[in-house]
Amino acid sequence: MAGKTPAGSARSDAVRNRRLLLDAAAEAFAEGGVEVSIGEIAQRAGVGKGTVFRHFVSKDELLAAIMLGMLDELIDTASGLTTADDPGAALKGFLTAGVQIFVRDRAFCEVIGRPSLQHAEVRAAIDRLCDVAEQLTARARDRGLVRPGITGTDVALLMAGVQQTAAPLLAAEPQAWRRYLDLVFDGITASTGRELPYPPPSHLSLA
Amino acid sequence: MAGKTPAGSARSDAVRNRRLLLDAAAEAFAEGGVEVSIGEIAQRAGVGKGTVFRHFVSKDELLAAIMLGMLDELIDTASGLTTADDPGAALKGFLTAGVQIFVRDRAFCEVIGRPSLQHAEVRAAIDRLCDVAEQLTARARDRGLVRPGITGTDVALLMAGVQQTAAPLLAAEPQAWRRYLDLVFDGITASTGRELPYPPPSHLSLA
DNA sequence: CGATAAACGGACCGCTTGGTCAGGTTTGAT
DNA sequence: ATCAAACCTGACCAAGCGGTCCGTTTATCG
Repeated sequence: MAGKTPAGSARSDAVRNRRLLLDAAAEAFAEGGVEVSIGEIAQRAGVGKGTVFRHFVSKDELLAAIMLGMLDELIDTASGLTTADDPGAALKGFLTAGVQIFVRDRAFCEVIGRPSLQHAEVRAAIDRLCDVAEQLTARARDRGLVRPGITGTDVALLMAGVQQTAAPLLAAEPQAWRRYLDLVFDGITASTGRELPYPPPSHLSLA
Repeated sequence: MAGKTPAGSARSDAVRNRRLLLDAAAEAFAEGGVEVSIGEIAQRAGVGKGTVFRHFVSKDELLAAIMLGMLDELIDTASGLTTADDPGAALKGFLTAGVQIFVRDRAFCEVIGRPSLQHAEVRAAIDRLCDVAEQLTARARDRGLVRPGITGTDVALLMAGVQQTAAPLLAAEPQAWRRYLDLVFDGITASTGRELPYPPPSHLSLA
């Protein structure tokens, strides 16, 4: 998918370097956002710059590979929660897990927030995430735990919002996102009779 | 402050170009974020690249001048609202005005979201904004219109959050931010008895 | 209408970036 | 031990960046 070499059918040093590269890139992107240079990633991995391009045809492809991994992880977590006993707690657990990813990873924020940066596979993964988010949301909605009209896409989008709210505080108050997560969750679960004035986004308009 | 020439005591073509430059830069930064090149700004303004640096000692200074202008505008709007009849509507009006700025201006989002990008004067303006936000919030809080514990800084931070929530939809649904603004506002005004689990940010930790 | 100082333009500089490539090194099957 | 194929490296390239500089244009004033 994202790399050049199909799978394990490669030389041992190649698979080792690929791992080092993915780990180093994940860390670098998380700290510095999408703008970290290939040179820095190579250095962190302890390999030459050329090696990066042997494993990933371009910087975008490397970035996509890492974003995809994180999205898939979150999707797995969410899938596991779809059968939890308490749908409300499950939904909140999902939100918490998602926000934590955003908080830890600058590149993730940037990629999700700007559709123009998104690789096709990343877009597909986001769709999958919205799907499972909708499952979680629907279960909670059916029991009256979230107000009517809230969709899975809403929930997914709000993760990024919570992160951004706390972003300016990140250095001074690394846990401040918890405050805003609760506040937003209260907004989702509020029983104000009132409808939200603007309709929910259609599931596909993310692309 | 932000420019080199103090005020109107300059040649007519200079003041005209300064205006053109500020307008072009505001537009360019709004559309493209802080990374738009000086070259493009100069081109939009119809002047040479050298002229940019005659008026602004560096790109950062130009950016700061524009951010400062927008912040001051918002602060003025907020000040006007502090004496409005309905404190709840005033607070919501403030939030709306703020979010609209964020939605329209990519550079504004980027600068506010990352303290490391902030010029000293911009930081000071943000402090002023938090102050007036606190006035608005306090008035609403005193009448029980917002839940206890919500501060002006919370409100200011949430603007960026609402914008980010709607950001992926911006192209397809330019007004989607209204949905999330209402949702967040419901979170602010919810009467859940419950305390938020994480304390409010101290006013200064923004810096 | 000169004259002069201010302002302008754009070639230019040093630096960084994503990406390439020739040539040396490792691996692993034989 | 041998050797070809796979792999790695870092010098290299073109493009784009912020910022400088100086020959030229232009506003202003006596």
